[in-house]
Amino acid sequence: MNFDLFTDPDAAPTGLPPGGGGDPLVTGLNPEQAHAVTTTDGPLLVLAGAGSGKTRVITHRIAYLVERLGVPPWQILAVTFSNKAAGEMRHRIEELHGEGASDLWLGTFHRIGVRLLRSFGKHAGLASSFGIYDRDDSKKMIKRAMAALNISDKQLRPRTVATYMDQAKNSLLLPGDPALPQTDAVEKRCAQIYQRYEDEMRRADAVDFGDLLMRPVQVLREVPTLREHWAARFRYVLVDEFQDTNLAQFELLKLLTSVHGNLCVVGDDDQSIYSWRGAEVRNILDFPVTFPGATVVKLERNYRSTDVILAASGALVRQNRTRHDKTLWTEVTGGEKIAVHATDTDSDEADWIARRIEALRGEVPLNEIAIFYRTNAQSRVLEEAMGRFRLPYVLIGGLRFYERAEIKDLLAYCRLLVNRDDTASWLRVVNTPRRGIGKTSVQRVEQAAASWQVSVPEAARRMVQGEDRFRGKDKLLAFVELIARLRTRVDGMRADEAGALVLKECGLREALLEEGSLESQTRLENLGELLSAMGEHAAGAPDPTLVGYLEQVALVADVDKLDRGHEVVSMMTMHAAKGLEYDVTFVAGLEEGLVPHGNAAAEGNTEEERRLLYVAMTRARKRMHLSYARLRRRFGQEELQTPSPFLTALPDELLERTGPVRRRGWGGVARVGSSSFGGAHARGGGGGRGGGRGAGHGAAWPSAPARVPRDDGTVVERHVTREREDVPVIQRESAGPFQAGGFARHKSFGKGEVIDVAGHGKLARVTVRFPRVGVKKVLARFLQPAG
DNA sequence: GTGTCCCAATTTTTT
DNA sequence: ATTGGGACAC
Repeated sequence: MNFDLFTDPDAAPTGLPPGGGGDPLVTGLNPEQAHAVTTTDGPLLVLAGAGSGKTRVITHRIAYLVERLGVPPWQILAVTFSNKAAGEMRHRIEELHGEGASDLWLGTFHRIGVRLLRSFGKHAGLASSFGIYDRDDSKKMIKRAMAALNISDKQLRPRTVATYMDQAKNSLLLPGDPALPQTDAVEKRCAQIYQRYEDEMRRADAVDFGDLLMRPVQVLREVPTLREHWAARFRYVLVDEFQDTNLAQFELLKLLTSVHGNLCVVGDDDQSIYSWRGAEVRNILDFPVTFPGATVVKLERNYRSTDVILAASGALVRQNRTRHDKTLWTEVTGGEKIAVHATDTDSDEADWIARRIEALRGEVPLNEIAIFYRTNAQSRVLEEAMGRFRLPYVLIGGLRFYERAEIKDLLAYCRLLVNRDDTASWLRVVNTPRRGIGKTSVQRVEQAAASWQVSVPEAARRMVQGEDRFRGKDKLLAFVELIARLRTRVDGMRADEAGALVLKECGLREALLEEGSLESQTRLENLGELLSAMGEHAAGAPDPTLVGYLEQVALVADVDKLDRGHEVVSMMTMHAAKGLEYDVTFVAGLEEGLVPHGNAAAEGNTEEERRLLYVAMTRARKRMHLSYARLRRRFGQEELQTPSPFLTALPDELLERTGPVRRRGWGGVARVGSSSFGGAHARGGGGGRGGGRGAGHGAAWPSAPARVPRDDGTVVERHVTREREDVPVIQRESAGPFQAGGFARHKSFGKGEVIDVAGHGKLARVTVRFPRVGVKKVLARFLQPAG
């Protein structure tokens, strides 16, 4: 592999005339990029292919506005897709501009929405302390609304309602709007629940993600003075990833540019992958129609990838019917072929990936390697393989830190302190930890809230103040007073101090300490981590209080935390990969039903799935690996898979196909330790094919792997790869230090008998019977082998 | 009011 | 395969 062949994507492109007469902000850009940077006034559409330097264009444009045209930064609004992208952009602007860009409004649509609502939310019926509800909170409120309307969550799934409301809000439809879809019984009921939900949210002084876009639009439409004020303020508006904006976002942009009309949007219709979130590709396709006289600039030169990667991904996306025709080109030639590897099982696939990464070690820094997949559930096997090979990795998405129960508990206390009407948080913590306020008491409070038409916390306050006597009043009173007391003490405190105080006073820590189990110990550690995260935030944020921190938590996605500074492999979904680039990438699970995903295909979204794979493929600079397995575990069941039909679009001469090979003379259908393949092979597609590799086009399965026992008891696997070396298969459970029937020692539980072992290595879960505490499942890393 | 057991959903993607 | 929520018993 010769990596020196390729140009640094951030270096100035070579062989092009300088675009702007010696201006350092423009020289080094190609003519199209320079045109996009210097065309500052009026509507501008930049159609920027993958890797064509669009971030460069946006950052240079902002610097150009500030330095050459003397535009004060506070008159510029730049919208990005993720907070991470915003952070990177701010950093790059600072590099260009030399000084802080703190006055610049730069952030995601949702963050801009929060900022606007903090300023004029009262026009939408919100106090400035309003809370932001995530999916979980929102779902809880939906359930409550459904319960109030006597709709069982069995006849209508809350998730369906959530999707309905999401779409409504993305399309700027308020409850009661005649344009709301109400064609069938389900939709009618959803519309009804929507109304009720909004009432409840208003009482709780809370907004959901959809509200962060819809409410500002609503206010700006209804209050002309505000609209004029804000539109006059923003003289220049820039938007990245415009192909993934929805109606509400576009409307917000139109309102904010209604005075100056200087709207610059950058995007690529081939990378539109969020239609399920309401994204309208039409926004970008019709831009010249919506804004007659708009300047259109096309960036088709790719600075990121090799010719091979570009040709393969281009061949794929060209199969889509609805797209602007464009062809990316590069001066880079001689790129390596794309590795396409087939395996028998998903864990074999994961092993292959880990082994490849192991082989690349030293040659490529680990933080220049990424693994992409379609669904978060796929990360599990990959993680296990990375663990077996002791490869450090960072997982983006999946099980999030902030979704752990104890974290949500403490945050719920904090949110309740900031927003005294926060119904969802109140319900979460009222009996956490147990303080004797059970179902009946809570129901009584909820009923009171409904009849008084106030938030649940407010109802509780009134009830304990009133003269009425009822069972459990003392306990409820104690809780109400606890919250009131904490609220006054926390006022004005730094987020971490406040968090520590709450943890100490609310009883969570006591309860966990008392429990004394391994699990409670881990939970306490997690809470400690939360406090230090709060401290970090308080140290660097403009608003170091709880309000600022809670806003951060609500709006920051997992990908935002990706830190490329450390030498670790990145693992994420293809969606999360948008906007990132790596020297070497792996795309795993290229199987029908996964890529394209079965649900998406059923909804007729095959083209978007193709774009998604296109996005994943165009992340690679130098070398790409595609892989698929014949057998994959889903819901704990092994299922037969067929290679992704998308693979057939890739020209064979750009690929190098490998797969496990049958070893001659190894008992017919060679396999070790797996009996699951019996009839699978024939049905898999490559049935009659003999040994050798799965050559040919598209969906061909290679034969079973050759796994050969060696004298030392390990097993080697023989692959037809270029290395041609025997690689040890990693130890199975039985070879680990813990075996059923053996003994293990735990720090606090003492010595116990091992009953069962599941998983491998440090991730293994060992079931142990301890003499005093009984049977526990414990992670292997907490155990020592014991005689 | 609390604890335990069983079953259902989960795994399409996320600000 | 795992998890959370609801039904039921105490």
